[in-house]
Amino acid sequence: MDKVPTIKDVADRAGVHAATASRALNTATRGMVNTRTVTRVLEAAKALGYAPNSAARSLRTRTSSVAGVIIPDLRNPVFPPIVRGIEDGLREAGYMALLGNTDGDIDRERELFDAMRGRQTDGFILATSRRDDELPATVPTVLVNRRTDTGAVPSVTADNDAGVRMVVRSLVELGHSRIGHVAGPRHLSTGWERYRAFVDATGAESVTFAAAFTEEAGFEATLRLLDAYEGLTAIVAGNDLIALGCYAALASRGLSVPEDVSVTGFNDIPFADRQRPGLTTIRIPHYDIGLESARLLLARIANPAAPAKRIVLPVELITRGSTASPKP
Amino acid sequence: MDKVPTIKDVADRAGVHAATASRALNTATRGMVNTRTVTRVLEAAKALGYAPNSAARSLRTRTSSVAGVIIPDLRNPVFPPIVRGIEDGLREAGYMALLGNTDGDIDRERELFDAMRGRQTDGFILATSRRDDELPATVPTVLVNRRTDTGAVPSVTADNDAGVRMVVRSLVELGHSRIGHVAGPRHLSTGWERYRAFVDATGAESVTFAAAFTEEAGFEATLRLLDAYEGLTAIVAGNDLIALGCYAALASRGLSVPEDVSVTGFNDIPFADRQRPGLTTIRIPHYDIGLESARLLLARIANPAAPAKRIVLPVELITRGSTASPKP
DNA sequence: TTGTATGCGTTATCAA
DNA sequence: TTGATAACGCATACAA
Repeated sequence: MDKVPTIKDVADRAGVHAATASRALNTATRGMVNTRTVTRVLEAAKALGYAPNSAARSLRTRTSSVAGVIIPDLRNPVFPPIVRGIEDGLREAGYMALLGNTDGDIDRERELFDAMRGRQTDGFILATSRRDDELPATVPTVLVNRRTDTGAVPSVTADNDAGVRMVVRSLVELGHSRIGHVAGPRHLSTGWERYRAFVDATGAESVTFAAAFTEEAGFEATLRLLDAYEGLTAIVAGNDLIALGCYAALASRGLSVPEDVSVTGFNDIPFADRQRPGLTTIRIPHYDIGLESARLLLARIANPAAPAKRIVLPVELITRGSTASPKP
Repeated sequence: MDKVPTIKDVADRAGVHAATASRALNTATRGMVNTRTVTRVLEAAKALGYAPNSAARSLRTRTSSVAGVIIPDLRNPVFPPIVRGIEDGLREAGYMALLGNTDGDIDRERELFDAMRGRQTDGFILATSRRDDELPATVPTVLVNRRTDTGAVPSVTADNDAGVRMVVRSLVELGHSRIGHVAGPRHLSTGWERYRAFVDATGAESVTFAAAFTEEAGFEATLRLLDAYEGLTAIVAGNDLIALGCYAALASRGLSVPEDVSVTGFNDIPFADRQRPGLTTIRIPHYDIGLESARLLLARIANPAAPAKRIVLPVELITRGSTASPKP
């Protein structure tokens, strides 16, 4: 008998009917089965190495214990720790993650979403939504590190507003008064919220928008910023990768960090401390963001009618060598 | 009618039997259906927004178009690009990836493996196997960046042997003759193969083994190496993270890189170029390793009897500031 | 507390 | 070329 054992095999071995075995195996219904019967069934299951066929179970219960996780690109260093947190959070409830990358392509996101839905995914964790996204209300969904403007979808994010204010305050305390901002894309909540916070905190207009949260886009946007606003002594970058683009752009203009211009990032990605100079940035709790988003999703799956929580996790200023007082 | 349409709904709308609709919808069986019937069915499916219920299909066909991907820890920077390549490779065939992390824990690996199997996974891509692992022959499996000693399991790896030889040759050409090796764990094929290649290439005995492929383990093993073998002018590290541990250990002894000791890594992880000094290392084609492993798995799923290919991808020496000629 | 019967949606087999 | 029917493995409403 090489074939995979079914619940029928377990039932036969335990001398009960398949229905009883099913009840004994399932913790929720175990209560309605005689204790001795339960042990017999459990022993039989163990002896046979029984594992329930999830396809059959899904077909019957319309749940799969699988969540879809859709992100732009795993190679962006913010995502690995977040995804890791998600996976650990899902595992607490016996869930697993189906992973997909979109490269920011909205059609691909749609495709992936549909394909995962076809695979009976119980819910979604999305790191890809634009601020104006309309998400189908039919399936439990949580946004991670992103929000929609309406706030109708539950989300887990870092405190972008507080982070930017911390960074700006530290620059002001160092004596900077001409501060620029290389913002992330407007259509992403992270880019937008940090931009709003920067304008609120500084009242400054010296802002350019990078086309993406990448080093290349940061490089390009920094050059535009330098051309448009003279005499800046500090640049607040929309995230760490953009900040690295700032480094390169400043170097290309013969400016050094932090002697000529201070630079700050956002996220504290791995290796931010190894840059030259080390990057002053805002540390967000990557792993916990993932973990909380998984838990939030599980809660939504358990009770889809629950209000759409928006969890905002605290951030921390990490001061390194990329910021200093401006030259007199 | 808000409910999800089934094949029965499609069949009714097209005026055919469900079995016929199934044949028309499935490309493999489409040939046995009248062309006009096919178009009618396809139109009906489109009109209803029909998507097959994969649980029902899996139950019937015993396939799922899902592959399990099990790695030690996504936060290790080698894995994101590999996983990304895997995902893209799987997608070419309409497959998706179920992702799991083990933290190197063999029990957890077993658990994940079983849990994924229970979810009707069609095959596995494992980055976790030890050299002596016995893998169940019952389900198609491919190893990525790892091999077992017997070679009975198909695998996709970088050319560890050639990489180490390139590194050693370049050090020798720089004039080094007292070269040490901080190897990765013996029980992993990457650690073992690079160690063997080092010994073959140098004939040297100056080796210590790190407990893991991490910076901390590299730090600790480097201190042991320095204590055991005096006068080393170069250290070949088992991978980049270990090399960063070397940097730290050398610094703690007041030695500078590359003036006192040259250091090399392996993998060329993102940001290896940003270290201080930039790390001379072997670049492995992370993404392609993932891509090829996905394709290999798909081939094995299509034909499980096919011979167990072992694909070895070429590597490249990347010279940066961490290597130089020894002091006279 | 346990057994019986049924159906989830799909596809494979068999017959027409 | 199509239709009828059964079966994949499980969980539940109902009966005992």
